[in-house]
Amino acid sequence: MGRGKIEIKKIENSTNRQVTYSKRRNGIFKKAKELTVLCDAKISLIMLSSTRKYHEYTSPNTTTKKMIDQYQSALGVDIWSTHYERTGEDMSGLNLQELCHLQENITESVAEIRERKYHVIKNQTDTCRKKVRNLEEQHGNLVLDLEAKCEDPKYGVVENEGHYNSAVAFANGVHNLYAFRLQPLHPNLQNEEGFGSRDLRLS
Amino acid sequence: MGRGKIEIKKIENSTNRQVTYSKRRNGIFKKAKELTVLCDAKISLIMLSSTRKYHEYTSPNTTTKKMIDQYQSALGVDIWSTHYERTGEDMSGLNLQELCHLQENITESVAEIRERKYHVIKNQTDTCRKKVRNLEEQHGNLVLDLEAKCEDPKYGVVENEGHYNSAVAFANGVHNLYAFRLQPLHPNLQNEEGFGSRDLRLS
DNA sequence: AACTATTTATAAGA
DNA sequence: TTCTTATAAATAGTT
Repeated sequence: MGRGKIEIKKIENSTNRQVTYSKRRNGIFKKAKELTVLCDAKISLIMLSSTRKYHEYTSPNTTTKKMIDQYQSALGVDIWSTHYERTGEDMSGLNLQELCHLQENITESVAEIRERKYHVIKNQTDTCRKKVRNLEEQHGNLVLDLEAKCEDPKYGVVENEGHYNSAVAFANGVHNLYAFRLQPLHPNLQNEEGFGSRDLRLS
Repeated sequence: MGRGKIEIKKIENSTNRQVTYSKRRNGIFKKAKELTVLCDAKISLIMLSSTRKYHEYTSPNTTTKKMIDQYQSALGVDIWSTHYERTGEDMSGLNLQELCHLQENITESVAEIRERKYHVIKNQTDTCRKKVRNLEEQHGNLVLDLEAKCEDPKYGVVENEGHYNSAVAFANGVHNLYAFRLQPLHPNLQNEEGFGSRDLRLS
């Protein structure tokens, strides 16, 4: 399907190969998505190009893991073994050598899982640290803003009244400052009049 | 690509759906095989039909397990987690979910600030209430004193005036109270003397 | 990245 | 089902 018919064999020209890979990969992904919708199918598709780029598609409402688990239990196949061996209900038939191999495999698997787990945890920890640092910075800025508002002379902070006034300024300032993004729980605070109603609400 | 164009939505007729699934499944497998050869790619493809039939294709010289392991280590992705989260070092690479979490964190911080703010205001309000109560008591005593004076023959004042006076005092007090709330710009408040100003300051 | 002449896939009919 | 065939879709080679 193109200007000319091509033979199905490896494209030797590297550029052409990459271009064709990109086009056909998109084609397959599109077809996989269509089949998912048209026929209510589940698809797991992982692709690795000759340039070591990975691309993946998994149907909605499932994961590659789920599909593999279901596939295995449905077919009695263990895709994790080098060759697809039927895993027996009858462990009793395993000889010593097979048991040793099985134990080896399981031990290796556990080690791999542990390593992957630590890798993921380390990355997540680093990310969290950065988030916290960022948040602290933002929080600091918020506090500075608030203090600036509190100290603003137009709020008339004076000696004994200082506490009350600054509290009001604090309230109004913060409210106004962040209303646009926080959708506050007290939307009409600034419009209400009178000491009584505010007093009630705050109690 | 057929006698007519079809909409990409679930085929309700079960027979048609199965026929289409079969045809298109073969089409995708064919394309996967072609891509494997043409572009020297590796593909792992697992399909599950709505009738619970499994079909699989894996490129030669690899297995689904190998591909998944390589995919995970290459992308730092753990497909065994419920969602595939990229665990990044770089905040600029934050995905939607991470951004949502970040937003949540920030929102929480601001909520904490707001809560602290209301706490402060509540304390101030309580203090003010006590002052008001105290003032009202003093005021009441003054009124009583005044009325006592008024009733004293040597001042020669008539009954009802006592009510009038206290009503005026009350009105002024309350009025000032509200005025303060609405126009907090009284730079020299603390220097003012007299009942009204005291009332203001304490409120 | 587009374009388009062709090939290929496939929807509907037999 | 499977085969056929008109038509839609994919894409190879070109710009």
